[in-house]
Amino acid sequence: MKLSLKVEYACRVLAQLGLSFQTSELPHIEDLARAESIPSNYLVQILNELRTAGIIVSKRGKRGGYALARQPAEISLHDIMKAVEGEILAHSSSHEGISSKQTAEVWSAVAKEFEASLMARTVADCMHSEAEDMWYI
Amino acid sequence: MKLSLKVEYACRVLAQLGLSFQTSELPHIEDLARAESIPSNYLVQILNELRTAGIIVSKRGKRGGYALARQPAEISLHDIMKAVEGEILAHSSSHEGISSKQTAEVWSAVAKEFEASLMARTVADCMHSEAEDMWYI
DNA sequence: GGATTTTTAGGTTTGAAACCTAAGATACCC
DNA sequence: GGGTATCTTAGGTTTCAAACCTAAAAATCC
Repeated sequence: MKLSLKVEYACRVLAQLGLSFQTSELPHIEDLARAESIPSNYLVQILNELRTAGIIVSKRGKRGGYALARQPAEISLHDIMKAVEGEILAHSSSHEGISSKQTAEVWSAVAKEFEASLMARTVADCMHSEAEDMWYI
Repeated sequence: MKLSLKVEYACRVLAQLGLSFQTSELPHIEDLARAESIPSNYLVQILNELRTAGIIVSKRGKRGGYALARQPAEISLHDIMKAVEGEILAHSSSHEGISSKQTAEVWSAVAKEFEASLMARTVADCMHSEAEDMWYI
């Protein structure tokens, strides 16, 4: 199973927005795309979905840009996945086959634990802490 | 994120094999495909991968068929996913972008917890226990 | 009003999942 | 040992979504 690039991009761009949280200048798409090496044309879509989900806010026109709608520590990976993927860990809900019902229950339990894992991590965890780059001193 | 049909099929066919574990008659592909409503031509591939991974054993010729290589409770979902998907929860390992390293660490931690969840469930959990069908009495 | 930015609505490309086909290999039974 | 039932292997097809692109429209600021 693969984590989609889209989700990873979303986490990274939110981490980047976290770095300029509550500053006066709003970063715009090209800034974010460059900082996180994300194709800007694709980033547009992702930012749009994050905005629709209420995770970020945007401002158009000159001096426009993007910003987190709330504190980095208040945005979980669960929020992010739900916003850009829609579902966390879906499995087929067909009732055909003798073992399908029982198997579905097992996977539901796994999915629940997975969601708990995601709720426990936030954008703040994805942010690059400057202290970590001090190794060269 | 979606759990692939392939993995779900694998779990179900293994649960089905669990039901005839240590019986003299080996079920063959068509039996399994019918019991679990899995396209038999696709099931062939899945069974092949499970055999290569050492999860099941097979016997050719007349009276041939498939059987679990070990007890149902000794086969975890982790074993199954590794056999048919190769990876459990992979994420891109590119180092481009300011937040990519930190983000990758967070997702690695999530992946570890996910794998623990999978190791905690087995084919036995996916098996249809007959007691559950007694509701109509 | 004009420059700058987001917003929206499409399109393209690429690759993998899901499923199919058919010939070949092997083991069993008579 | 011949025939048949079964697994084995190596392809092919189809369908769909992820990942990315394009360009015009709307909003904002100066």
